[in-house]
Order: sequence, then C-alpha cells, then structure tokens
Amino acid sequence: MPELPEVETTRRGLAPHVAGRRVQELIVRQPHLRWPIPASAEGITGQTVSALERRGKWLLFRTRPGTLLLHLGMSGSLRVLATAPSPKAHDHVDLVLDSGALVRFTDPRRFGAILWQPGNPLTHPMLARLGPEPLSDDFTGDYLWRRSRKRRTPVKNFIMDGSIVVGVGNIYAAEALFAAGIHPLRGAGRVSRERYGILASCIREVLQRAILAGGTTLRDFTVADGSPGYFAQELQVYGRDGQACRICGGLLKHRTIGQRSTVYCPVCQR
DNA sequence: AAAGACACCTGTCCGC
DNA sequence: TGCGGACAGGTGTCTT
Repeated sequence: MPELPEVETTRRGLAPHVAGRRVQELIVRQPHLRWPIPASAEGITGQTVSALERRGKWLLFRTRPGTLLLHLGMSGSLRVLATAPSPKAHDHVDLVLDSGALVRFTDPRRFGAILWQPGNPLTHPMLARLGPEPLSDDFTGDYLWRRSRKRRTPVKNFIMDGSIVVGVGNIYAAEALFAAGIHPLRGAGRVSRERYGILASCIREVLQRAILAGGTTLRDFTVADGSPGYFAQELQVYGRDGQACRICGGLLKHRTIGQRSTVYCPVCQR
C-alpha cells in the first residue's frame, strides 16, 4: 500500500500520540508477518517512545534501549484508537500506551514487518544499505547520474531501487517520470546529467505534494485518524491506462516493467 | 556486479 | 450466483 508519502502521513498522524508516551504492553495476535516478530521486540514494553521517525518506508519507534522498526508492506496500516474495539481479522498487533490509547497494526497480506534493533537503528541490516532520503540535500540529479553510469536497467526500476533512493514506489515512480518527461523504459545509463537534475526535482516535488495531500488513497489507506488521502485525484498517469494524457491529449499506454504495472505517455515521455 | 524471476499473503474485481 | 484467474501501493533472495 504505502510509499514514502503514505508512511510520512502515518508518522505525522501518530507522532503526537506516541512521542513521550510509555508503552505498557505489546499485544501480538499474529506474529507471522514477512518475518516472525522477534521476541526481542518485547523490549519496547515499559519504555518511553522518545520520537517517531521515518527512514525510507520504515517507521522508527525510538526508545532509550532500542528501536521498534515497523514496515507497512503492501497492505499495512496503523491507526490510533482512543479505546480498544475488539480486533478484526487482520488486526495483528496493538501497542498499548500509558495514555490509554493504542496503536493498532492491520495488514491483510502480511508483507509488513516489525523488528527490533538495540542501539543505533540505522545499523539494522534492513536499513544499513538504504540510499539517501529523496527530500534531503544529498539527493541530487548529479547523484542519480553518477550512480546510473553503465546501468542498463530501465530508469523506472532504477529509481525504485531502495539502495539508490528510498521511498519511491510504483505510483510515484510513474508520476515523477511523467512529470520529468522521461520514458520509463529508457536505460538508466542513457539519461543525461541534465535530465537527471530534472528527474530529481520531479521526484521531490511529487512526493512533497503527495505528503501535503495526505497521501494517495486507492483502496483502504487512511490518515491516522481514518480520513482518506487526497493525492489520488492529482495522479496524472497511475491507474489512467487508456485515458487521455493531460498534456498532449493522446492515449496513455500500459506496460509491465520489472513485473510492475506502468502507465506513461509515449508522446510526452522520451 | 547487475538484471530478472520468484517468493511471501489475502482481498477484490472481472469475465464466463 | 459461483468460480477461476489476474491484479494490487514492497522488497529480500535466488538464479542467471
């Protein structure tokens, strides 16, 4: 489900409810997520969450002895609940806070993950090799250009590679490439330095605008309070296969690239 | 080293 | 109405 904007929207919605709160209990009804929830995750019990941070699509519940790492996968979501309604089928985990509220993790497909890392969370194997944050200063067109030399993979795959840049998933890769006028199948090594400058800006802008809209709600993604994200109405290509390009009026095309559905304008994107 | 296929799992939608 | 198959916002791992 979520790419960077949805994870960031979730983080912002949750942070005021969890920062400074003590975790009274970690209730695990279904430990079998992408990996089994490790017993060490119980380490969060009794600890105070000093901050809720984000690295790529990971959420970091920081406490003094360690950090709970949480990934939403394809279908995961987090909600803050003032009371504890009886859990439904895919409500796998609750974080019970000393405020009486709880954070509930729901994930039908169970591609999500909950891990624990003592000390510095960025040393965890899942985080250690991630590329730069797209909204940070070290993410530039020159950086993309340098990393892409001699690479023949389609540029869409390249920008969706988390070791190159984090947070860009299937929706926003398609949207950013459309905004930059770059064909998704173009070899990463065959995009000029100048065009990578444009692409880096487009990635930043698309993600930033999506965050401001509260993310994209396609099926069931909601902001932490349950309201939908509004970026879906701003999508230019994703999900618009066969419809008119909003720039040239031609028909948008669909192709499967890297086993992911891709929509683009064959006229505007070269 | 890099590219591509496959795996994990459930819900939903579409055509017959 | 029911059923099979395709598809869905991610990403680690295995094979070429």
